[in-house]
Amino acid sequence: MAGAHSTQGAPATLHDVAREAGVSLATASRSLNGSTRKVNEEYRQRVLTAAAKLNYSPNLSAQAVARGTTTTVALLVADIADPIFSQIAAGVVREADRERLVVTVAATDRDPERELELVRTMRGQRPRVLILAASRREDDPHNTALEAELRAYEANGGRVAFVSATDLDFRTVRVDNRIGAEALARELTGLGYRRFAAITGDDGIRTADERLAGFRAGLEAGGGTLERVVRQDFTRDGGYEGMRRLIEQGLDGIELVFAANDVMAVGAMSAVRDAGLTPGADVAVAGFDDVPIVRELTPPLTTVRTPLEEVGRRALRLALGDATEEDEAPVRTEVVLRASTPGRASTRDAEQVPTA
Amino acid sequence: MAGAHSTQGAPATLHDVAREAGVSLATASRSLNGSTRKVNEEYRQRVLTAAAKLNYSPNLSAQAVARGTTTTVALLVADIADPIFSQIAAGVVREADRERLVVTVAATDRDPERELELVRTMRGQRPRVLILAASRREDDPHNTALEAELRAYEANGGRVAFVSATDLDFRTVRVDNRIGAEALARELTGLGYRRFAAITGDDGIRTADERLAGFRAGLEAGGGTLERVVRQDFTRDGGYEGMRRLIEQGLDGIELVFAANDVMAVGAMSAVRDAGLTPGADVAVAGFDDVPIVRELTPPLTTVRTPLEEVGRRALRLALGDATEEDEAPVRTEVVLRASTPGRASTRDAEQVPTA
DNA sequence: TTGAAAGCGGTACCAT
DNA sequence: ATGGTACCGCTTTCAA
Repeated sequence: MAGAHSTQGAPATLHDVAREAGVSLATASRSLNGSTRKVNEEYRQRVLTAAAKLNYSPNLSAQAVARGTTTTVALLVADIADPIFSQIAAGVVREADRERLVVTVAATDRDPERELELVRTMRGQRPRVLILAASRREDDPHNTALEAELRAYEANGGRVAFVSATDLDFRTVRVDNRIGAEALARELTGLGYRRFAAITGDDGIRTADERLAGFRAGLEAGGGTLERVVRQDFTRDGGYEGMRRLIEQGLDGIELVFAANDVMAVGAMSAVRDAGLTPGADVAVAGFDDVPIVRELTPPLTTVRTPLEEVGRRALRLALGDATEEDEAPVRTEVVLRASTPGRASTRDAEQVPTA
Repeated sequence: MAGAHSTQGAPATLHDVAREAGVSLATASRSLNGSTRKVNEEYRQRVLTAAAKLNYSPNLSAQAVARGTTTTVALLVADIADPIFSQIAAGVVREADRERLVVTVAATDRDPERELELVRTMRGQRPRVLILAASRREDDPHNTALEAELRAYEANGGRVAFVSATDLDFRTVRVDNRIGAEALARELTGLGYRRFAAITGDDGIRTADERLAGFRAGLEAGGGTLERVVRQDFTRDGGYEGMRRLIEQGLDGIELVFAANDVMAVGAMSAVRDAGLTPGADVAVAGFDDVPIVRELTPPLTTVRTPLEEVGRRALRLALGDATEEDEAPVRTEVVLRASTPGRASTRDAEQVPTA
């Protein structure tokens, strides 16, 4: 029977509670929120009872001003509806919840200028932590301004964490992009593929670059060649357009197209079908990230699993400073071979390749 | 050359700005944030200059305490990573951004108890708006407590908006679930389908119930029969399990399975394939919502388009109270016929059906 | 118009 | 341990 009694007009304040309990403001505060308990148990009970009766809930804003610190985590993503970012966000929210922190989200729509603007706006919240998960370009003209902004924020006691690598020197959740892509390429050459193309993000997007570099290295080791590289937006439509162009120019011997992330890969597969070809049969496709949906495609997509929720959780831990050693290490990725890259039995060296 | 000068240790306060500009606190406040401008232009400029120089950014928490009102929108979803909710969230965030409001998110994980808990927690933020987008059950035991909580919140000046219908009487963004499902059923019978099954959410989930009821009505009108109904979680795995059971029991003449949302439909299609059958050919499948990914499936999924981002935007407008007449009307849905429900030419009354 | 000062809801120091 | 009180950063009334 906890009465929702504060139906008056304004929520009960600590003052109300103190009065109701017949104790001082200070005691009420200590009973309710004070860290080290040094309150007479009887008083304490009276305060708790009064608080319950009045349906008291401490005003976070007021606590924030008084304490000089908030319980807010500010999260910046490129696009909330994008499965990659929504998974990361889910991880951040889950971890924040454990730490009793509140998460605020904003979307940059992949516009660096907007990102900078948003970071500036977010300062008003005085968030304890600022997580930047919108994939960024290394050579963006706004970078210096962004860095200045973030440094100032840190100087004021804020903690910054990036989700994918940048050239900016802040705490960063690193993903084994290079290693994962290299492993993928090795597996693919092991399956008998030799001639490749890649659809990737703009030059300068670190994630894309790392994945491409890793893929290249793996091909080299495995005897494959990367015959063409198309750069597009890091989106479904970018992937579609990239594949469309590849096909338009003539696939012409290319056996497999690697898209630098799954969202692009989805678009790429769609373009293959729209061209009247069959993904997997006419041209193999591989992606990166293993977002849940790609298992459901036909054929299911070969990709490199990235534990995106874990990435989100880590970003928060890292920013908070209570990262374990494990948290500091790059996030491991894992190749997942599926039917979009069937084995090419016909190729000469299609021998068994250990999946290790 | 806007100097990020506040590299001291704490962000510049309005006090600092006032001193720097050689004016009073009040004047500084009025110049920077005051609504009606009644400040001498010269002073005003001095304040603005000082603010820029000190890289001043008003402390939102402090403003909230002083004003007695925040600029926060609290959003509750079932699961941020779920494409349905992430799209709604994207809409809320976008609209909030327009209104210069900050969005905080939390996930209920579909647990009504947790939802109640979260609502209570959120009170601490004193959000101006609380949007509940986690699909709820009508008969949940926590409902009365939730309602009490929300009423109290409203009594304190808060605005509540629900995203899908409940029996709770609050502002609600209504979706044409019934009409959409009915239209879908009509189209499907028009295509020659006669024998149906449905996979839906638990009885009591309004969205699921409305869609099922609409579908039933449409079948009746079109001469189809709903031979079986399976109830499962409103998730991908729920859809999978539902279809698995249907197949296990023997499809046995059922031509088309309607899943009450696309996420379930995705799971259902997967189960069809895992059973060695071909969706669309052996059994047709239809969903609801038209999340972006279902176009990409093989076969592409027939569904009922729901403008989810718009739903999110509306929820905020509705809560804010600046909803237009259009905003008050139910959100229109639209049948999208795709290859997962091919026309059945063989059926006797497979005549032309106007798509109107 | 401007500035002094009284709050807003809390926290935390300092005597008692 | 408890209560009085200064103070957090900002808004807003009230006089001047």
